[in-house]
Amino acid sequence: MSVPLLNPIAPYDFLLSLRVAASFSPEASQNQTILRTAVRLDKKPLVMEVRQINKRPVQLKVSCNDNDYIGTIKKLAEWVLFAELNLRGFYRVSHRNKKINHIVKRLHGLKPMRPASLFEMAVIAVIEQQISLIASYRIRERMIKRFGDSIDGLWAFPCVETLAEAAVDELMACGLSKRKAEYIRGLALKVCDRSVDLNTLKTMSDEDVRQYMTSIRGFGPWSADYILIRGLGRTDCVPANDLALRTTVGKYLGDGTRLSPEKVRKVLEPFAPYRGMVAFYLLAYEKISKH
DNA sequence: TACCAGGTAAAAA
DNA sequence: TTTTTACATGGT
Repeated sequence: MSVPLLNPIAPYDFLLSLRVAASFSPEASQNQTILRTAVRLDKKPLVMEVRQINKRPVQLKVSCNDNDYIGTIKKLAEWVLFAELNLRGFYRVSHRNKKINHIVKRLHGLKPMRPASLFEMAVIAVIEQQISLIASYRIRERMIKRFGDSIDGLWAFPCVETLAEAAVDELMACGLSKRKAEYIRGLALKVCDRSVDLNTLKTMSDEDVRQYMTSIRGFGPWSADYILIRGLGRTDCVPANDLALRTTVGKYLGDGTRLSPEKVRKVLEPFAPYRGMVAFYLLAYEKISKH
């Protein structure tokens, strides 16, 4: 019997991390104190819950509506919350820079949350290409409600098989362009026939992940780095051509205007190997300080 | 109404 | 080989 207790590596602020994750979504359900989400194991939709039972050191308790899965759910929660990340290396690097030192201190203990599966992450990347985040969330929501599974008031992201079998027209009905509908269906088909295995990304180098992902139709350089930082938590990766990032990095580390991708790379250079973490903290600060 | 928003592949030059 | 274009939705 597995003990459903989770001890993330300190420093860690669970509530702040939840709040930042929520701030990136339009629902903006603030003041959330527990993580409650639908996930999929063995294709079966389950409810995963994580709550804090101790502060200093932070200790979390994981629960699931089906106790048979509690061991796997705990591992999944560790992945989603990025429990194994040690922020101290990043803080040593960011401490040296006056421009962002105060921002990083304000967000002390913040870790990025990752989607539960890399397939979901890859689909999110496609949906978010080019259009505004708000529009992309509406599309994702329609897709989940059309192809996903409802459980206990929550929605589990669709099965790979379901999206592989979906007609391009049905996907377009969610608001996707024809191209994007083809990208998503194409990826799902490749995952189904095993010509693509997204789980192998976890053991690849950053550069190998870029090569692998950009060989798949619909995934360019932006998507590859977006998946690296947001889906895999590779702390040094940055989609330097990302529009929001170019604006935000320009605001806090540049001259206030939107920077070119080359300039973004140059400005972030001193923060290696935590360039992606700097980008994440700046975007998080930008979102949070609006409220 | 037109344009922009966390890009990409394919057509045209 | 390099440059231009089409694309879907939602906010301003």
